[in-house]
Amino acid sequence: MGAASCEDEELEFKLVFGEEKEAPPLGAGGAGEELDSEDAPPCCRLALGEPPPYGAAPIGIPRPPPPRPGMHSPPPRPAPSPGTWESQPARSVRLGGPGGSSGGAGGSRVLECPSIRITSISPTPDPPAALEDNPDPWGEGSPRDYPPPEGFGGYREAGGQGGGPFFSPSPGSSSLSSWSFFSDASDEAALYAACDEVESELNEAASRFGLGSPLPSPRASPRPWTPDDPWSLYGPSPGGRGPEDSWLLLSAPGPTPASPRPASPCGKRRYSSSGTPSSASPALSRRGSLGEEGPEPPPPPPLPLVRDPGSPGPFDYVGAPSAESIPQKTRRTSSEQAVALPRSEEPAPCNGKLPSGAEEAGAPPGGPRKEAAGMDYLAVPSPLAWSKARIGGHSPIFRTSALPPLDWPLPSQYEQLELRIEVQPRAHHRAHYETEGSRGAVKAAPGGHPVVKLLGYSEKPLTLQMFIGTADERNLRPHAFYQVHRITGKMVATASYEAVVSGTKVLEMTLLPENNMAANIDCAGILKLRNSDIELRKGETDIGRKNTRVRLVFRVHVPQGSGKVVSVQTASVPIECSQRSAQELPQVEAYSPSACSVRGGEELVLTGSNFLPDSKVVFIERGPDGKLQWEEEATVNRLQSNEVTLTLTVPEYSNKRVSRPVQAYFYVSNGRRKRSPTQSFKFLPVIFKEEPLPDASLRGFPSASGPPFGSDMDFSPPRPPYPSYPHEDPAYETPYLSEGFSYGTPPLYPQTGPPPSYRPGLRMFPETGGATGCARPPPVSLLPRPFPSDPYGGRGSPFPLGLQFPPPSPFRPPLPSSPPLEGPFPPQGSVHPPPAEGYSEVGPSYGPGEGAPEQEKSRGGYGSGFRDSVPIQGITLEEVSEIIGRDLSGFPAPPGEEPPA
DNA sequence: CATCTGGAACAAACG
DNA sequence: TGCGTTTGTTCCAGA
Repeated sequence: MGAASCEDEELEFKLVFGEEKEAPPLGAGGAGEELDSEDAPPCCRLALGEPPPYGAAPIGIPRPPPPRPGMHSPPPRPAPSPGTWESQPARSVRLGGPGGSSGGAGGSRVLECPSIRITSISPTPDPPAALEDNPDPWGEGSPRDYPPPEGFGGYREAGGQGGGPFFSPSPGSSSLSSWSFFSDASDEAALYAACDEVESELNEAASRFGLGSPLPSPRASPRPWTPDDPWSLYGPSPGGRGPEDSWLLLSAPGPTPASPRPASPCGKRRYSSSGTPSSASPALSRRGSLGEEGPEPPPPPPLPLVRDPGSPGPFDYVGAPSAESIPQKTRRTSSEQAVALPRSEEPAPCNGKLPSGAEEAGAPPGGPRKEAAGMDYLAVPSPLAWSKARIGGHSPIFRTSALPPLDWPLPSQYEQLELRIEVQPRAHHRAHYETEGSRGAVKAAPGGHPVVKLLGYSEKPLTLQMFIGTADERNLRPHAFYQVHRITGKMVATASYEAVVSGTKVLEMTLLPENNMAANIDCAGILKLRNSDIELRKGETDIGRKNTRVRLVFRVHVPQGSGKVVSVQTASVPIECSQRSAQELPQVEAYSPSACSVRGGEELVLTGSNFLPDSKVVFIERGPDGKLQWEEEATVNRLQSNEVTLTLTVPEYSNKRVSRPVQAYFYVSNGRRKRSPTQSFKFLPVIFKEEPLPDASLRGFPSASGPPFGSDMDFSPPRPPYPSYPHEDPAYETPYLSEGFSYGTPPLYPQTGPPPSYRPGLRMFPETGGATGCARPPPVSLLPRPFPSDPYGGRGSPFPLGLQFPPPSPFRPPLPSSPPLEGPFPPQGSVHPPPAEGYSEVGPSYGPGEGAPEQEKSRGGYGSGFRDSVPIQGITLEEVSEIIGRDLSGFPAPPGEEPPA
């Protein structure tokens, strides 16, 4: 196979399917030609002609999980009404005419891939039925998640089980090995592989279907929604996700028995291999960053749409999964691509061919990718453009009939409306595997759970959606390797409903006027899907290795009358979900002061976690090009340090004659590859020296990344317009923001709310809306405790435990963990308000963080947009790449230090 | 007894 | 190719 060209591959693929499944019929014909076809996995093709999803039982097969991978949904098209957008289904494929196969539809319709082909096949007897019903699309999900109906087997490994019937060429273990074919395996191998994939997918699908209920998980709670509930929009039926479910199929393979763990498929894909960093870094992960991005769906609004107006929005939405089908992977490296294709789902492998779509597949790496298919995306924005695009985000106004896909950037604020995370989650949360029991709900740093509140609306109950999103520099989108997990139990007071949208599990909760439209998120856990399961999906381009950071993403669709809704979204600070990282990476949550004279010598107190007796604090300065220009290790006062507090003396800056404040950064290192995200720190000219104060100093310089606010968290509304956080890397700041992405917020709107950025540490209390935060965040709830693991052989940590310093009041807001986001690119943009691109917040970057060009970032304010814009724009692609690369590499590589080591 | 955790053993990837 | 390291996943055990 390898040899085979894409086309060949496809053929094979088809064959495979055909043989194994019936797919062929479907797909075959059309084999997609077009974009759609491409995108659409075989299934799609098949489906195309067919009736919409639901209905057809046939459709069934879940394609693989939805779209998530690249997930870029097609941009919504402009709705008739000005300013309003209609979202197209993510990933859905448009069927259009191409192939006869699709024919039926004639026009273009959007299908979800998922549904497509499989149906006929129904592998398992039982399952089939199930499939049909089963709405759950979760594509994403790992199969396991949802326990499939028992019968199925599942997902890939399950091997015997589920797959059995169908494809499973190789039962159980199929998986990985099969992939070998990537390398060069023989055709057979390839076939098998394909089969496996297919199988797994099918199984998944089946399983899902199998699940009678929409979701495997108990949705005990009634779904929250109000009449107006926008949600209904998504699906045909309000309640249901029905449509979605139906459409989607996610796969849920049943829990797979534990197979030996498959290696991650990727295995083959090495992440570094690409050479480019991109793949490597977790954050980026995936395809390379740039390239992909480029491809990513351009958010840009005004696309031409592909879809017919006619097509039902909701479905689209649902349909999204199909889109996923798009082989994103293909995009990866060409080499791999070829191979990859096999996936059942996609015919694509070959895709290269997509008509238009080509992007993906063959598309040159940089090219646009997948979505293309029906979309309008075609034009792939240049990298830069791309960055901007994303920044921009989409308009939050949609027609009720078509809610925005989950991967669409949305502002956190629109006019008077603002969705705010009043209490951010902890920076670490060990996600659980399907093979494990739940590890509980995500908790907040201050204790308790995250709290989300909708400001500017209190008329009636609304549904708050939550899903697990990425934390990398690219557009915020559903995370391929993590899914929200609904937690139930006596300790859980918040009713929630689990739904699947385009392959992504979404937890729905209700925002009640009586609760000030605030919700305590005590019902959301995080499920980790095996990398191998996800990576094998056809469309999946992201890699799971080291891609362990996520953000909680919240959305609300506020009815505006006239059939329109305003969709606002906000994302939490990044959350490290791996056990190891959480245990080993130092995190700086707050520090004070954030600036001092170039002469140094001042005492700097850091509060955070995972500090070790031998932790080092390194100050660095990067040039405009992102290169390290200065590096100096600070002297840590071990006697006044402990696991959660580091007291050190700020080193003297290299050039004491500077006339302007110098933006520098520092990070805590526990050794090679174990460093915190960089934090912003300014060295002030002697002239300014007077102010060395912590915050104060910053204030003077807007540009500084430091936010103006008080260190702590002031969340208070009255914030300065341009807050930024000092912490993290400036570079990252922008991107991140957790919250938000709120792009526009700041500047434009007078906001009601605090600047979006404040997020980090915040701890606001929900209701109060206020920020209680005022008080500084306690620098961390962490109390000093002995070092857990005693590095010192039992001797106990050298630090005097007791010591902590009360963090000076001026602590900087902590970033929660540091998130990594480094990206210079802001996550989302808001459309309307011009996204403030800049608004950067700080994004903490986690490890790698550093990479980002800090230069710019440093400043944060929105105001200008700065930073982002500037920086970003100013940055060359190479730089970007470089930056990204770093991330990937692991960590910040701030120059020196351990990295290499 | 089930859930939630914290730790760690194991083994695949990496480099 | 071999080897040490890193990281993902599965298990175990205690609360």
